Amino acid sequence: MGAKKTTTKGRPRVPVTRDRALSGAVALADAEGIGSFTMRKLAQELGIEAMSLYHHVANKKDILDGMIEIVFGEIALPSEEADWNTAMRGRGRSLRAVLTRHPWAIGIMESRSSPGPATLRHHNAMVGCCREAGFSIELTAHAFSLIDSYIYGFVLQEVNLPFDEVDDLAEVVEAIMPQLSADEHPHLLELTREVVLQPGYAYGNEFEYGLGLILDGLESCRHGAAGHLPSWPESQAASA
Amino acid sequence: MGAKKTTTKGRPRVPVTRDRALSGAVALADAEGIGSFTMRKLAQELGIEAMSLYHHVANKKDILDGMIEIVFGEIALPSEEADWNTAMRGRGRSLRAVLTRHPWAIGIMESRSSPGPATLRHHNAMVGCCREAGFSIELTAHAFSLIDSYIYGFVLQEVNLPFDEVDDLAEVVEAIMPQLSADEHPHLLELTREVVLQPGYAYGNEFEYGLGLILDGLESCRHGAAGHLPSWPESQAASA
DNA sequence: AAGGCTACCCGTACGTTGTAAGATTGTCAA
DNA sequence: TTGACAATCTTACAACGTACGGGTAGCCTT
Repeated sequence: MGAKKTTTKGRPRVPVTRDRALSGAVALADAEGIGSFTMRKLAQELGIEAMSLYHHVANKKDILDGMIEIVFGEIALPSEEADWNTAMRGRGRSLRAVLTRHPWAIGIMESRSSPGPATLRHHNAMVGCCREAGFSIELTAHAFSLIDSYIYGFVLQEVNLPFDEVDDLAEVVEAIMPQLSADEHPHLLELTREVVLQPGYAYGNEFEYGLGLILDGLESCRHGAAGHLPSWPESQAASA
Repeated sequence: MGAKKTTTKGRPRVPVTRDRALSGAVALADAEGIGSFTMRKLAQELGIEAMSLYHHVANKKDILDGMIEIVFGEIALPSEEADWNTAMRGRGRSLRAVLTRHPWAIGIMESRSSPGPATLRHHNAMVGCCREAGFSIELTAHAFSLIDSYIYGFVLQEVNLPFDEVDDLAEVVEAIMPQLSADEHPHLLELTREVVLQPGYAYGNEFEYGLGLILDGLESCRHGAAGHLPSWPESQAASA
């Protein structure tokens, strides 16, 4: 238990590299949540003191950047053999799986500075897959934005659901139900009864539906159909 | 400048309510970013000491919950007069505008506990709009998930772009370009040259394209076309 | 072998954070 | 006046990121 120094007595070797620090940070965030990833805890995990970390990384933000790079490196690139739809579906599932495995990843993207090599490689492969499937460059831009927006947003909602398992669902619903008056929220009650509480329902299963609809829509734009809208319709401001 | 106590000397009135604390928190986060919203700064803004806040709110998480409620209250409900497509497009634009106005909102949704009345009202209106337009209850669930996933994800990406103005775009691109070798990232270079650097390009304009495609796709499912996939296709696990 | 360079690593310290605990005040009812 | 009660302040603590100033071990040069 208390053996702190003894673990490193014989070998101060494996002297902690930047890479070991980054993958340690990922492991720590996976296990304990991003909230309890601190410089001190990470250092302890690596068998050194907090300040020693600063010889391998610039600061905490630097570590967060590196973690995002690791995440992007885990995403399967779109297959080059398969047809566009299959390749995109595969990459989409992979992206969702990776973001679900590292639920903290979406939350720290707001703090990233500039994309690293893994990110660039991934983006390049996405664009290439569309171009080689015959998408125009404008439609490729549309597709990239649309697909990834959907996946990020889906995982964002999925990860933040107040329950983790199908088992918890019922009790969470029961905790919210009291606030749902039949007068004020008839539609929400119907949705809860007829869909959410049906046996076998899991929010995660919605993913495939949306992904399929988006991919089909994009593909039908590739053939002839000119696209839904001009690329940048100058005067189309949104207002609340 | 230094007049701290004098501002409240005559009147300790307007004695700080929970509501005033919450809207103060929203204003502070809007102005300074969620990172510099602290209990002490908020208290100072309200003319009291940090600990006095705890007589009106349970803790910081409670404040964050309340802030999300305020955000949901700002979203325009789907119009009941317009047709489904128009109503949904209007609400979608409003949601995007609200999330853009409060860029911190998406980031703190991971810490919300349970939905408040404004959130429930909003969700009920969304479901109702679909049902009354003739959507089946299953398709309504699909639509709700799909639309909001897209919008959340789009704003998430939009807000986290490393530049704020069209002016900054060029210099940011130039900062990243050196890492882009023509050998390794040909497609990314093409996209940058042919789309991103074109005059008048702004990422925000991609929003309408995706929203339009999704709404059209959903609407075509309502008529006959049975939907893209069974609702919960039991064995369709994603793997990285 | 001797000296020194460099790559690591540690200890201490400061300012900031959320918040627990208790003392103090302002206001109104009896 | 007296008491009660709610709003506020004061003090304090543990945990955080990290600046600063050392230590020490291994390898290179001479």
